[in-house]
Amino acid sequence: MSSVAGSFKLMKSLNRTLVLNSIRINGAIPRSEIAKETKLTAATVTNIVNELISEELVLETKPGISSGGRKPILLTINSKSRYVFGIDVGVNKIRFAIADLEAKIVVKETEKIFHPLNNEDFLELLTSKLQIMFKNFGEKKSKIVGIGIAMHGIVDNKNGVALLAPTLKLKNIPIKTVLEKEFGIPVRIENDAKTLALGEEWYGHGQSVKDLVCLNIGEGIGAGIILNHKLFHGNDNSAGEIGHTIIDINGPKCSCGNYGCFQSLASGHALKESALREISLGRTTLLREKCHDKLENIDGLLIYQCALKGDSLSVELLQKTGRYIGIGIVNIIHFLNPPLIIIGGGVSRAKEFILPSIYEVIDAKSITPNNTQVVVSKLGEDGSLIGAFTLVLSELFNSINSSLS
Amino acid sequence: MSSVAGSFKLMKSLNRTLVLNSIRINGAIPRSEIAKETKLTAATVTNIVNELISEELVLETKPGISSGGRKPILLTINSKSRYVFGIDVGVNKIRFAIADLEAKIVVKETEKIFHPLNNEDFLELLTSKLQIMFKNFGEKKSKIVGIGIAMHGIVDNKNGVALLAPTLKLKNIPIKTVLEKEFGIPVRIENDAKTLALGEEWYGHGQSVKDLVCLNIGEGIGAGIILNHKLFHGNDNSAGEIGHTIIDINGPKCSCGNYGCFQSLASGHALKESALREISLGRTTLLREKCHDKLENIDGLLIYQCALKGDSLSVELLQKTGRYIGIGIVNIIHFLNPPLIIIGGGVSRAKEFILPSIYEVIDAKSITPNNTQVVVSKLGEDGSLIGAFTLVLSELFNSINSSLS
DNA sequence: GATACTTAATTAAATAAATTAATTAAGTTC
DNA sequence: GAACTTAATTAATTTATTTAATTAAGTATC
Repeated sequence: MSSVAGSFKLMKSLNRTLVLNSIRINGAIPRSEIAKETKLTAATVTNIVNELISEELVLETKPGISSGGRKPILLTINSKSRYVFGIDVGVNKIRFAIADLEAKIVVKETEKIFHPLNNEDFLELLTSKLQIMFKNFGEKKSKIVGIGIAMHGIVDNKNGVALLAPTLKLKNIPIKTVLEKEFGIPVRIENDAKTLALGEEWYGHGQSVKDLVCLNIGEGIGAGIILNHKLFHGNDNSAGEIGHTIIDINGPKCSCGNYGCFQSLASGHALKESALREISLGRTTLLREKCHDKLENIDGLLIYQCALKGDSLSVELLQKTGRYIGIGIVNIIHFLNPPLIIIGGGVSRAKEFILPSIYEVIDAKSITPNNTQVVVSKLGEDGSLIGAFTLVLSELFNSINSSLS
Repeated sequence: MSSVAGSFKLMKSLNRTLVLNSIRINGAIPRSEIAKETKLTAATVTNIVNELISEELVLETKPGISSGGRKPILLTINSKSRYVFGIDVGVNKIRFAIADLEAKIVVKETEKIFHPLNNEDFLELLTSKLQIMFKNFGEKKSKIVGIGIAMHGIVDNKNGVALLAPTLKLKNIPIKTVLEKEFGIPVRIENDAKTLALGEEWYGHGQSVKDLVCLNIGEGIGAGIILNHKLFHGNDNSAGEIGHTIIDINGPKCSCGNYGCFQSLASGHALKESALREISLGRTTLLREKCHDKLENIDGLLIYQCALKGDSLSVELLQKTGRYIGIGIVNIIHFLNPPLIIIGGGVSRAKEFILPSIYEVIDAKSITPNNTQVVVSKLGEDGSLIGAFTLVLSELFNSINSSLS
């Protein structure tokens, strides 16, 4: 059975979580309101709030407005009482940042990755940069309670191992073990699409739903699936490998060897391939000029920029991509029927071109009277980074099972 | 937030559930073992077991074997202390059954459906048959604690309304309201693919996993998705409409209007269509003889029977269907990566022909080192019916939030 | 502007149900 | 048959909630 044993500890932990998140989500709220919202008694709320205040997680701020009786005392999260580290490992660079309890970035730096590198190089790169940033954070460094890492590829989040990172050409990097030994605070690692989804759930468009699918469409296509407020990992940590679901049995060959994968038709990579094909057929386009006749320089960003300038091929290509993305989304709707699907990653920059095509396909092809909302990522560029903070913050705020203080 | 408030009631309820299910799953177990398994203290187990015994849910049976001390007293579920009603609404018939707490059928009857019928006819059919069976159950009828109903189409399980039942050509049937008023016990309704999945989770192949996808492949294809031991409904109760996910953009037209839907290629209906096409092209086959030249009589069952007799076209058709099912399963693996996928419904009868093709496609096309198990339904014919019992039994055994006694 | 009412928050007493520790029950082993 | 084991129960303690009463700090009204 899945059920957990009831105990005083669990009871306390559940209620503490309720109170803490009531304060976090409402911004500034008096004890009486918390009691109403959580359905806890006023006495319980008082007790728990006292604890949270003594832990410095919560602050009494100004008094509120009386509604005919004693003034309420507004409570807020003490957002500078603790900090979290977030790391976003990309293809060519790694972004390091420190954020407060509201996931607001207070320090942010970037390191380039020089290929090729092995596991030791990679871990050394992380460790040394972290050491410097820890040091520079001065006496506040003791307030850093955890390190969250967003990483492409397949990640074993339980053991904190990057199982397969294709673009870095690395395997089985024991990140958690190494960094926890070095820094003595909890380290959490997660696949980047999953991290993005988590970021959107906590600080982006997903705050009012309990289930969502977040697409990360860049060179490839990955998805983060959140079910009942929790990331879904699947049996082998490879849930969300939606880029390799087949939508056209007789379609083009994908890098994985199969034919007609979603990402062989709808990704940034597919976009570039389509552009090159059209150009090789002699089609006139602004792209040719803008890439200075170096066709390998063409990428999604350039196509978007040319589309903005009215280049008809670029516009067409983006629209076609939008239609393919629409097919993939229709499949998600028919399979999981989530209340919300979020489109993130590089292509979401070109939303004015792709979104109409996406909506068109969804309207035409979804068979059920579906109310799934489809939107573009709210967090944008910083999505994975904010998600990385959230890996730690979500444990801090949902104290159950947490090893954080 | 999703979290629930902690309370004494919750604590008690959680532990009661743990103990009850420990007994249910283990068959015969002493208190000491329950304590070990659930990590509850012996004292708590004693208290809860006493309660369960006084409610007649649990029985002390024979003493167990001593391992060097006092003999343990074995506890079992008192399976005849309560009964549940299960109803499986098919296209042409409705199956009614009563089962004990082990989901063992003790009474089973079938009623034919005469088309066309309206909502009132349908409800009257259910009500009158239930009344008779209640009466015939004698004094034991007061032990029936709930009615579970498996129904094709889209079902609003919360409100107990069959929103859309295409084969009956009915809409918005308020089954729960009507039957609860008539019989005064809880009524639960669920889509048949979801019900099948629930049955497999509790009494079939899904007992050791917490997530699974169960395909119901008949004339169409539906899926029941179980995540963290719970049925997943999606936003509009249409999660699992996997038959209409697109796997071949340029494929044949589906009944829904789209092209290349999974079920336009892999269902019983698709199988028949393929057979007719081949026959119209003049292909010799045993099918022609066996249907007595009435081609409309050809169906999945006949094709299977001919395949058994060595008819090469029938074998080929089943293998092709298996390959298409394989594609759909690969998509499920790449999207959700569940530990288990169960194949149920009519075509699973022909497992010796389709299963090898399915495995072949999965091996060839799944990109991740996946450990998803793919098996054929354990419950077979009675799957949906057993699932219908489970709608009620699962609430009884997981007392949290239950309105059952 | 004194009295009555409201609302917020805390404190004190009562209660639920788990945990811990001690006891009883019923063996086995040498 | 004395010493040890294991199972199950009972009694005492503890945790944390709930209920009820109290204190705090207002507003409204005549």
